[in-house]
Amino acid sequence: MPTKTAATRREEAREAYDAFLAACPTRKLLDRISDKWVSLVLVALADGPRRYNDIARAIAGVSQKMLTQTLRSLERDGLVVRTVTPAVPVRVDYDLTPLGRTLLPVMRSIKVWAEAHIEEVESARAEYDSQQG
Amino acid sequence: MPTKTAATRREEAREAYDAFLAACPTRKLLDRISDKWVSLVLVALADGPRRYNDIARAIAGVSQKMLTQTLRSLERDGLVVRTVTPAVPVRVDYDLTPLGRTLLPVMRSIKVWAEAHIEEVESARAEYDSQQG
DNA sequence: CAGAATCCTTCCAGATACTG
DNA sequence: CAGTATCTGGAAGGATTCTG
Repeated sequence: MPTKTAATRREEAREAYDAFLAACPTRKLLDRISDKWVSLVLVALADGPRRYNDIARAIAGVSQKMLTQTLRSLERDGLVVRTVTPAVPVRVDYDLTPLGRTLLPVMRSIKVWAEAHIEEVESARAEYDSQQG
Repeated sequence: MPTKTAATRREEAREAYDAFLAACPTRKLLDRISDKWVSLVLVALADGPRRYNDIARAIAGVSQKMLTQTLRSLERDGLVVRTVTPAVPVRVDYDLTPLGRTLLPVMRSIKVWAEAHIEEVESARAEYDSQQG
C-alpha cells in the first residue's frame, strides 16, 4: 500500500479539527444551550427557585430521566444550584446561580431574532419545498 | 381498566407540549443554529461567498454528506444562496442571504458570552467532578 | 468539481419499573 | 417527593463508493 494515503491525511485533519472544536468556547456554549431541555429549564428558573416536580409540571413534555439529567449537568456546570432540605418527604429546590443568570440575556437575544425572523425562514422553507418536492 | 390512567393524561400533556414546542420561535431557532455544522458554515461564509470545496477545506472535520446536508437545509431556510455556474467542471458558490447575515450578530453575542464565562463553567465542572467521582 | 447513494454503527431519548 | 436502574428502537453521523 502507498505511503500515507489521502484517507490517512483526512483522518489526521479531522482529529486536529476535533481538537480545535473541543477547545472552541462558542461551540462549547452552543453545545450546552442547544440541548432540547436546557433552554426550557433556564427559562423555567428565570423568576426564582423551584422544586423538582414544579419544574417537571412547567415543562410538561419532559421525562423524569431527562429532567434529572439536565438539572445535574447544569449543576455540574455551575449554572444551577441544588438545595436539599432534609424533611419527610425530602424537599429539593433548584435555582439559577449568578453565572447561570448571566445566560438569560443571551437567551433573550436569541428569542428576539427568532420572533423577528422565524417567519421569513418558514416561508422560505415553504417556497423551497413547493418548487421541487 | 380504569377510566383515563395517569399514563394517558401524561401522554396527552406531552403531545400538547410538543405542539407548543413546535410553535415556539426560540426553540425553532435554537434547533437551527445548534446543529454542529450550521454555526461553522455561517462563520465560514461571514466574509463573503465561497465554493463548496473551499468551505469543506475551511471546516476540515466535516464529511461531504454532512456539509451538503447542512448547506441544503440552510438554503431551504433562506439563510444561504446556492449559485451554480455552468462550466466544466461545474462551479457552485454559496453565500449568506441578507436574512442569513442578520444571524451573525446573534452568533457574536453567543461568542461574547462564551469567551467571557466558559472558563467559569469549566472550573465549576472540574470542582464538581473532583468532589464525587 | 460537486455531489448522490449506500451501508453501518453508535449513541441517545423515551418507556418502564423500582426505591429511600 | 425526588429520584435511580435498565432496556430498547430509531435516527444521526461517518466511511465508502460511484457519477454528471
